[in-house]
Amino acid sequence: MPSRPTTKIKQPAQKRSAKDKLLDAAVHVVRQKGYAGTSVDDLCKAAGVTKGAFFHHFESKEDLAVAAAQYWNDFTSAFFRSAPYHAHKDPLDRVLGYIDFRRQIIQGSLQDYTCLLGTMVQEAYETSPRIRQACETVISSHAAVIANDLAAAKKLHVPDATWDPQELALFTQVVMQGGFVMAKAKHGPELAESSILHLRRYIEFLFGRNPTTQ
Amino acid sequence: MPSRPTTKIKQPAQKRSAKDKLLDAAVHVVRQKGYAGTSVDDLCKAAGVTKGAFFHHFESKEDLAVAAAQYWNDFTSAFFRSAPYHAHKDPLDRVLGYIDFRRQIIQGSLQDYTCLLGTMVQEAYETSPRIRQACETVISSHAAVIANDLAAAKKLHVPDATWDPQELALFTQVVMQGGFVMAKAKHGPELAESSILHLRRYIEFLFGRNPTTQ
DNA sequence: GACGACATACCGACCAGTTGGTATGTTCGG
DNA sequence: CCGAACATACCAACTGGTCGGTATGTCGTC
Repeated sequence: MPSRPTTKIKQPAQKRSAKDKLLDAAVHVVRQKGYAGTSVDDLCKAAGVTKGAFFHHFESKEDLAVAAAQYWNDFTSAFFRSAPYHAHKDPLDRVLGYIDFRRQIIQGSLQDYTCLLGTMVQEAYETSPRIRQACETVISSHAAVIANDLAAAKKLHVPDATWDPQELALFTQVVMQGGFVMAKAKHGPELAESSILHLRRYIEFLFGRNPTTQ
Repeated sequence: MPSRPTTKIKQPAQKRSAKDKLLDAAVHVVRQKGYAGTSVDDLCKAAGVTKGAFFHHFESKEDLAVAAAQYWNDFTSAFFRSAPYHAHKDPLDRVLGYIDFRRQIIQGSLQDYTCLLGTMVQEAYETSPRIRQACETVISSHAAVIANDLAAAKKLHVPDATWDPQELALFTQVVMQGGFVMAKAKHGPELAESSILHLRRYIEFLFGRNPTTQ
């Protein structure tokens, strides 16, 4: 939970601004009802602000979506950065730790653990280039972090393997996003969890580990 | 492309009904603009029919979505049933053939190769139980076909393995759906294709094959 | 008293769905 | 074989409500 990146310092002990409340509302409501299915009025109501406040801070609904993608990036970046798996010295353990962590945080209701970016880009990829671009950028930058550890792990353990660390990092995101879609279809997280376990086993295979077939 | 299941025979050389034209339009337009982002007027315009025709055949927009899921099932079932990979005698070859086939048919524009069900369920899982249910049913029945071959292949090649064929079949769909989401984010099919290759390699691993790391 | 941060009230466009109608069968008694 | 009764398939115009967005007012702070 990053405090808002205020350019101007100040606001001592001030309550959350309408802007932050709207971004929070977007993160939750859009994941529940979809982007097009969420009206500006819905967001204002969820945030407890008026429409005037909305258009004071955002030029348009699309503008909010782009800002929400950035907001999502700030939040999740800080969240993953603070996760315990970073303590591992072996980069492969960090990668596997990340995957285990992703599996563990699948809890609560669907609108809480699914990905805002996957939801938005699925709807807006063709109708809003700005939203598509924002989602791609955030997803790719998240994947790049994993790609770093994967590249280091590859260099350390299987330097001669032919697979590409960046591509494999993106594949992990494919499995996550697909897990979310299927979790929505099944209305439960079980399939997403088992899919992440399959992903884990695959990566262990790629590193020559013989996975414990629990 | 199943001809419409007319209860009454007749209609010799009759042109496509408004109903079929609307279902076709739904399959294409919804994949492009999303479910909530597609208006009834959009569909009527794309189908070249009037709104009266729409509500003559469908009780509501939601009703059309449910029918479109079934229509999608009829179409894709026939499509995959006619695919060449069924000729293989070894069920594992059929599974790998299916995966290769899925990779090959990723062509053209995104709205042509992505999955209608994944698009709809992502938006409607919370707001429309009927649509969610329809999508789940169709996806699961498709996965069940793959699960059959996977179960046979497991029995034949690795009877003592601990993984579950049905779960693995669903995992293949997770990768497909995730590939589509990421393809939309990247605005191109490359990542979906490479992800399907990763999936292929994983399954080869599970069957003890040493995949050619092409 | 100026300005940023909101609130209130409102607009035209568009939305899903309805209505009342027509054109074209289909059925079946006589 | 005919024609009244009914059914199906569709159309054009319309309705009430919701949409994204705007114009203007108010209030607290520097």
